[in-house]
Amino acid sequence: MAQDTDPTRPATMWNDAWRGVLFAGAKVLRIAERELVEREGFPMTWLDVLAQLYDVPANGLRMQELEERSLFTRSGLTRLVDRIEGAGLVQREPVPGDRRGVRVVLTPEGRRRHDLAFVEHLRVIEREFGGRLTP
Amino acid sequence: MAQDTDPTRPATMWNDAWRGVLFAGAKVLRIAERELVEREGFPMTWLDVLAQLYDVPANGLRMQELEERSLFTRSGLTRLVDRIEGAGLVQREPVPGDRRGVRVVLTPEGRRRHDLAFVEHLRVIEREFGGRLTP
DNA sequence: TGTCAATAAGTGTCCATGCAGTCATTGCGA
DNA sequence: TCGCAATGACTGCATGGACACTTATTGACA
Repeated sequence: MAQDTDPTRPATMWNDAWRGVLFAGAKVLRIAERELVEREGFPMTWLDVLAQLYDVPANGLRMQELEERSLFTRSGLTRLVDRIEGAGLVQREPVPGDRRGVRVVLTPEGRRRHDLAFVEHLRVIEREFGGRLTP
Repeated sequence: MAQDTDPTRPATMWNDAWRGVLFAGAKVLRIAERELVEREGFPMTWLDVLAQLYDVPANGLRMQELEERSLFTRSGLTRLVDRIEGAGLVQREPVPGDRRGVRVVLTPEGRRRHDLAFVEHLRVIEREFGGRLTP
């Protein structure tokens, strides 16, 4: 970017900042992703879902709620949850009073794996992201 | 996240910030992507490549250099450039003195499309990203 | 000068994701 | 209470990208 970094066009400034955030963010993401997969055997998308469910009282979340809190479309989530459920970390349960709905809850194993993954993940984020922050 | 936002564990702070950046960034990215495809008929990945080549003197970039400046792996880039080349916006040329290498250069049409796409893209970024910035 | 590791790029294959369409259930309005 | 649009979730299909491997070329060193 920064074709000319023309000071009369402030927009390029936003764009530079934007690209910087994007680029740096993507790099951190890759590192965190790689380390997570190596250590825990599952990708960030799984940890995202586990963490969302972890943060919620005890009744889990409906697919729709999960969708709002994540970066996925509904269809993507359906299959993502399929996989995580296949690994035994979450479980689909019926929603009382609405037979269309499904709620997704952490299994004990899922909670355990989340704890393991999360503390290490925090370290990586702090190291890679916290370290190089200020802009 | 923010399981407890325990003040004795500053790491969760980084993590919250990290997730915020990630989430907000992804949302901006989606919007920008959607608008770009609607207006110009090609995705952000293409604009990324076009912009990299635009910013460079006149001899284009080698695949390797493009890789460093983008968020792709080499194999991803190979096929991405395939597509953009197929659309006539860039062109592969031999590198004098190294028959292994390839340099990728903008075609006149590519330059034109870049200009069109870029100014509009700047507006979107400024609106979606510049507007909601400060943290 | 002949060999061989290093470098540049491209391929084969698999998997995750988005889009559009489908099915079941719900509840609102005539 | 019947009909129908709205809601919640899933599926078929196509695509884009990563990983591991292959091919062509270079250049360094014995």
